[in-house]
Amino acid sequence: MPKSGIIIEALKKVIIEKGVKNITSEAIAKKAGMAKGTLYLYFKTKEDMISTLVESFLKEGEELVGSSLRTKGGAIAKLRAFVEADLSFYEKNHKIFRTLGMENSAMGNLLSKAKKKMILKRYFKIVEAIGRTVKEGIAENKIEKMPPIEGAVLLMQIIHAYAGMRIHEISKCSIAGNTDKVLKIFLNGVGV
Amino acid sequence: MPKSGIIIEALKKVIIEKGVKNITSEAIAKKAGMAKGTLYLYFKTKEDMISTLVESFLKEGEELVGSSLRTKGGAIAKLRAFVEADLSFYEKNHKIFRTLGMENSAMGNLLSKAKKKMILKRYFKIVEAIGRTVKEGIAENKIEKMPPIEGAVLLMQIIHAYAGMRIHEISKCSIAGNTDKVLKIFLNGVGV
Amino acid sequence: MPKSGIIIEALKKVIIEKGVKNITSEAIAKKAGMAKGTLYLYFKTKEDMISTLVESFLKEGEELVGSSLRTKGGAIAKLRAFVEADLSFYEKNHKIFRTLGMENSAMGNLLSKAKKKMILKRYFKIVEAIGRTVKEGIAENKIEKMPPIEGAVLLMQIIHAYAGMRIHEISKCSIAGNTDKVLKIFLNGVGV
Amino acid sequence: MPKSGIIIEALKKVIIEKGVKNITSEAIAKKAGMAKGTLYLYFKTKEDMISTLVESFLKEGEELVGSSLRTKGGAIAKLRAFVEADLSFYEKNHKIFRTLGMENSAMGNLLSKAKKKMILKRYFKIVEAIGRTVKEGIAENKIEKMPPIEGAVLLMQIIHAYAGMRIHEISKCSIAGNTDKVLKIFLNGVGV
DNA sequence: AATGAATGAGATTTCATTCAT
DNA sequence: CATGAATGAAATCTCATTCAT
Repeated sequence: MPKSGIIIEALKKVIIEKGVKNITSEAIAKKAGMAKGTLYLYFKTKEDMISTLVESFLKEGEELVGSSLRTKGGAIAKLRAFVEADLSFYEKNHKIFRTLGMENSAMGNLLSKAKKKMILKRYFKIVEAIGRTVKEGIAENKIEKMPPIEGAVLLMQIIHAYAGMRIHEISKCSIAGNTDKVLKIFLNGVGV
Repeated sequence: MPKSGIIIEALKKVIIEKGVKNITSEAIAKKAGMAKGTLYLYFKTKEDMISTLVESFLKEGEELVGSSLRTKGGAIAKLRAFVEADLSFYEKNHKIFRTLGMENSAMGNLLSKAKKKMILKRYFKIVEAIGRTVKEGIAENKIEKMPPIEGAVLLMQIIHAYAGMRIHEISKCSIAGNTDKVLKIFLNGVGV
Repeated sequence: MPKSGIIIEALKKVIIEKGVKNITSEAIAKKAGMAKGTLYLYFKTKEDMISTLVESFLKEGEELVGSSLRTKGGAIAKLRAFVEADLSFYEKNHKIFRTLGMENSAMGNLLSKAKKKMILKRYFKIVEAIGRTVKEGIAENKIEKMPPIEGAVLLMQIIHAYAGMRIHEISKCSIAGNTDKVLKIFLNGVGV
Repeated sequence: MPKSGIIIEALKKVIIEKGVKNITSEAIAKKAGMAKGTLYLYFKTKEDMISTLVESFLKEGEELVGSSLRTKGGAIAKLRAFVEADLSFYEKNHKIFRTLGMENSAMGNLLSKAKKKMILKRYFKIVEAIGRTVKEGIAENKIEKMPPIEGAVLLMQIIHAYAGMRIHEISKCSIAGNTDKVLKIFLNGVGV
């Protein structure tokens, strides 16, 4: 792993173990097993490290969405693939999300207003991509007529609900098993 | 308004205008129109101020849930009252939630780990209260058989979806009008 | 008791109970049962209060020395009277001296350099008065030839030794009973 | 000299030149020729610096007592060695003791109550060591029957008397020349 | 006279960042 | 490349003193 990767991993561990309030360059360096000064060979500022971490999540999200939506089949199949991938994503990162909260805004709080805005914009691109698939679903008459963005946000929040339960250990069952449940709820709700 | 209230209002304004990263006692004092030292007549530490703010939101949430669930009628009527009240709550505080994020954990990030834990516990009490009403709904055969907490978390996330869209100005329509939409989605989903 | 006296008594109690490091106007006012502002009707500054306390001790010392040395009889009788009075003085104030240390310099540390110098000068006057009686003792051939100041300082330190033991509870016997012992040691030492 | 040593020396100079009331981290840093922040690389708090200074004096005292009492010969020879060493100790540090006062309690006043208590305990160990030699002197029939601690405290105060006179410049003669005088007074007093 | 809330200067302490080695 | 001691700006917090009531 390159040094910069080691540093970002160390940053994650610091967030998980010490909480957001205690991110110091000292702690990161210690966890990364290198000197404080070394951090600054790979990153311009501490915000730069955090920003890189946030962007790595964003990138993973973007890829995850991109490949999910390239799934063969109709809109529902694509959305199903996205749900599965996203749940896995949260599963993989549950430790850090338990500390940070699941919304990207929680991470944005670590950054300057300008950076936060840029991240929100990028995050919104992801939502829009899901939205386009929702639109397909509407065209396919699988999803009722609604603003596609609305459907996208809704689906993502239902995912968050199930990811969050796992993350906060309300639910014990593996996340994988929830894919169909999430999709069913998205489409049919919980009413009898 | 008591001085402590003025300080908390100033803290809110600082969060909204300067972002979480720029909360300083200097900024709070300036916004509150008093000297830095005065803050410490009313709060022991800066964390104490933030903690008071978070707890005021929690308290409002608790009351909102409490009174909603005392609504006459069946479980669905109660949940409807809760959805309406919760959407209004976010509407009222949309400025600060835009900065802070909607999840309570986002606010906890401003505090020490110990304080955050306490807040999470209190937040979970709220979820449990909703859960009990979901349970009633299941008994009334209005909601399908499921772990009640799961239903509660799900409903809250659907609310977040719509509150968040308003807050981040994705949707322009008033939050009030979304109550029935949220409930309908909770019960019937968005499938055709 | 006049307000100023109440304040000085409160100051003593604060020193005894909280130690020198924790003398705050808040603590003094609380202990005196009055508002902080009231302190400043009777004293110009906090240093003024401390200075008054130190000077009250000095005054008591001066009076004690003055009246002792007016005792009828020879130099030894006068010094005996002084030893007795001084031991009683420490007995009476043992609580505060336990905190402050016995030397006047310990109290001087609470004050500005200028004030401290003035106090030292005044303290030295007391030493000189004892010194004059020592000189008489030398003239009476009761004390060996030596610089009188030296004898005075020596006697005072022997008194401190016995006062200190009582104060720090090394010795349990009353201070009164030590008068003759102090004088005997001053004159004859502890050798066999 | 290590940085921590430089800081302690700077602290001493500040005490000597500015007095106890004016010990600030700013002054210490300036005198030490380093930035304020650097102090905190070597000491956790300002109290920690002061505590280290006090303890360095205690350590010197302990060593001085230890090596004195290992002198060959009877109890009197040992006590003589102690007197000589102790007088030299005060001679060496007379500048700071002039400001601080000679008693260890005067230094304790700069510290929290808890720390002061620990220091007093350690100081008392020194007194006890002298006390044991006094006991030997009693056994050797060189010192009259008395509680050994009493003898120890007495001797130390007689030393203080002579050290103090030098320190406060009452006496001009070197401290070294006072060893025998102190011992003689301890054993025989000043009576004719 | 008495109050005590408010002040604000100043003290302590932290920590991101730099730079000589 | 790597270090980590040093920096110093900035943050938190304290408290003697004032002053409107």
